[in-house]
Amino acid sequence: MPGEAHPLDRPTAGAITGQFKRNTQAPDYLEGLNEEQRDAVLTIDGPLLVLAGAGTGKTRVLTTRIAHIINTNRAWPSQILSVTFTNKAAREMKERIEKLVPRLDGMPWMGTFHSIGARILRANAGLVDLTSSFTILDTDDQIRLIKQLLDAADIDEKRWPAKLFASMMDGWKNKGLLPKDVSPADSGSYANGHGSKLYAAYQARLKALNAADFGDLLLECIRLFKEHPDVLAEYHRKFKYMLVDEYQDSNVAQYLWLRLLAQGKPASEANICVVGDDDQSIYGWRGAEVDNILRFEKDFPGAKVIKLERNYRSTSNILKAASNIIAFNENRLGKTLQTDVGETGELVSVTQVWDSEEEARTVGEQIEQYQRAGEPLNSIAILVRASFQMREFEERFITLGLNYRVIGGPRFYERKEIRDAIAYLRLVAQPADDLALDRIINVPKRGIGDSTVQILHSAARAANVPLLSAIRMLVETEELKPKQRSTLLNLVSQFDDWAFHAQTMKPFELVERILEESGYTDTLSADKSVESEGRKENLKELSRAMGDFDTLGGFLEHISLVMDRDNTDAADAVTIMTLHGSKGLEFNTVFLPGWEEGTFPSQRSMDESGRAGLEEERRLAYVGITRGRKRVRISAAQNRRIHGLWQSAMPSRFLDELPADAVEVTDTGSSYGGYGYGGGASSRFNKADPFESVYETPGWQRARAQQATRKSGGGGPMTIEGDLVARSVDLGNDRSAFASGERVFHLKFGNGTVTNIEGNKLTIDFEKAGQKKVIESFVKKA
DNA sequence: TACCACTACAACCAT
DNA sequence: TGTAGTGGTA
Repeated sequence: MPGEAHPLDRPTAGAITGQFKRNTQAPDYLEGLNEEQRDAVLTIDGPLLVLAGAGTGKTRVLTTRIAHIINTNRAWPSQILSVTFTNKAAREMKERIEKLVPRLDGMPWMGTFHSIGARILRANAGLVDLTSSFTILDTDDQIRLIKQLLDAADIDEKRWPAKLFASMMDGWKNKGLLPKDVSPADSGSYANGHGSKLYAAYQARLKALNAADFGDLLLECIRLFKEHPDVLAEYHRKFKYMLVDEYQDSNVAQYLWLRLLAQGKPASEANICVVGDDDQSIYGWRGAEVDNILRFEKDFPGAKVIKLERNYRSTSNILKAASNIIAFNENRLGKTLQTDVGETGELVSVTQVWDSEEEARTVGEQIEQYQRAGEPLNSIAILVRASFQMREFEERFITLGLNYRVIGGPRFYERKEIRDAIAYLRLVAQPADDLALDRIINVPKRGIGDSTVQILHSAARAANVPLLSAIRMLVETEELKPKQRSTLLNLVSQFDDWAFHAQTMKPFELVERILEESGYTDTLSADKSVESEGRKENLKELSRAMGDFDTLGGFLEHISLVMDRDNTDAADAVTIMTLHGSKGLEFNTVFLPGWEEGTFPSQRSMDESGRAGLEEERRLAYVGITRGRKRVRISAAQNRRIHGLWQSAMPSRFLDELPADAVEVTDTGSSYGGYGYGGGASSRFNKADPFESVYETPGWQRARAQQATRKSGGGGPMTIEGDLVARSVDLGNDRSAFASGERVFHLKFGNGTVTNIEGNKLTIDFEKAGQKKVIESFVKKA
């Protein structure tokens, strides 16, 4: 990662060579740990809470602790469960442990809550109505599925956006709520009270698709544990030690999941170690509960609490600035960072500029200065609050010819061509994956339009079978026009072919074959647009990435869980990223632009979450400042273009919260006056309630919500079940609901008489359309 | 069925 | 300002 250095790499933190000498009294890996760190490593038994401030070496503590457990023979690696917040963090920890433990006998269970949840679910899939090859749906699939449900339930998607429901449901799942647990009030806030019904219908569809979404990876695990105590007990026996990183960002579902796993022993003896920093909790909007960390001592009575407060990263001026700001928050456990770098360093600079263009220009000039002074661009980062702020910097850097890299943005796997390719693979692995088929049935274009897809869908629903099976049935009949019929027939046999080859081919060979045979590559080649070349490149990159996998299933699991964009660009470049994305990283020089009211703190955050939202924004400021090792440069623009409109802005209240003696204020000369920060007469916010002044401004979000409520009045009862839960039609055996000679009615062909019955296919003499073969579920008794 | 023009709308983004 | 989604037309 850019500019990042592991605490392990830093000489001041003590050198660890990675060699473990046997027979030494105090093992090598304990050397160079400070007193608290060492305490945290050696306190192995019983519950432990480690409050680790920014830059205090918490990852080192975690890895050393795991190494220590293994080296002292307290547990096999496989008996250790270590939960991280991102897959990247898991990977880094693995690498470090491999260095610390020379002859590692297996690996601990390391991964995110979700990846571990998936692993447990696959092992016990049968108990939660899935098979072990279930698909993991991403947000895009979810929206697609919800849209289908809304359509079936006759809910106007314009009034009740699918996205809104997706995020509500996400919220419920984050809270550990099953459809039956959703309160009427919560349920009522969507589609006139049909929220929980839709949720239930959605879950039913997931089972039918043999799929789980991200929330389910935890929620279904919890259900599994609750409904099958014997299974839970197995895991109790298995996991002797549990470690959790970034505990401040865990949500309720994750908390419940952990608690169940920790229940093998009385709470006061649980071998669970959680590490976190309440001041760095910045994912409240995603359901994280700071409460989890605040109440750990209650949950696990007698828990030992260790605070890591010695910071090995930043100069004292930077720490002073960060500490001063975070002290304005009320809801915190309270830690004070002490620098161990031993340098006062440069003052934190605050620059006010006329507008965002000038801001980009100024930052660009400063970076060029640092560059001339020999500073590598890799050690410089620009941390913005929202991604729309990035573009101006990019444009400026292009003009200057300054190398930069943007972290975030559309991730690799989210690109259209990658998702298309994956949809093909998913369908090969899992023929019941209707969402995948939906995606690629007409990609590349093969003349299967909406109307045809509609027919296929209703056939599938009526027969209660997956889409692909419905197609198999329909191509046998005359329900479809000859052109579509032959196209689909061809498609189905292609899939049979691919499924056959999937058993022997390497995944990367398979994907290349599919792209070739489906015509995807040809279509891209025919496309003369600028992007198509890049798309081809991406697909090549995909097959390259697949080279690491031996089985299709293994690859699909990886792709659905691992969404890091590994920008392993070796090139020297400035990093541009969001504050959220910067957590856990560090840079010599950090630029923090856009410190204006409304942008940072963000208006939306305050509108939605009030004072708690403001405190979270403040923690974000704290995270941003503490990323800097040597230099932090904050700026505020007086004018900013938001969605194409120029708006004037007030300097952020956070500027008033910086300590005067650690900060220098500079002015580019093009702005009007100063903003008089630092307890001066014009200090606007920290006199009265720091919150009130801005809170009353209604955000667009609230206005829209009100509008929606007003519009939604009335509206009769909805019939959700009727359409969602398909009628079960007897397909397997030859007992048909119809008899030869019976009069029937078909929506498209009209009235007719049954002349022959073959399984679920009927041959009918239609009065107007003549003799046709159709599927039973398409006709009614006349 | 496919393409183009027009409109609406806009966080943080891991799993 | 930029993109994504919708509706009308060839």
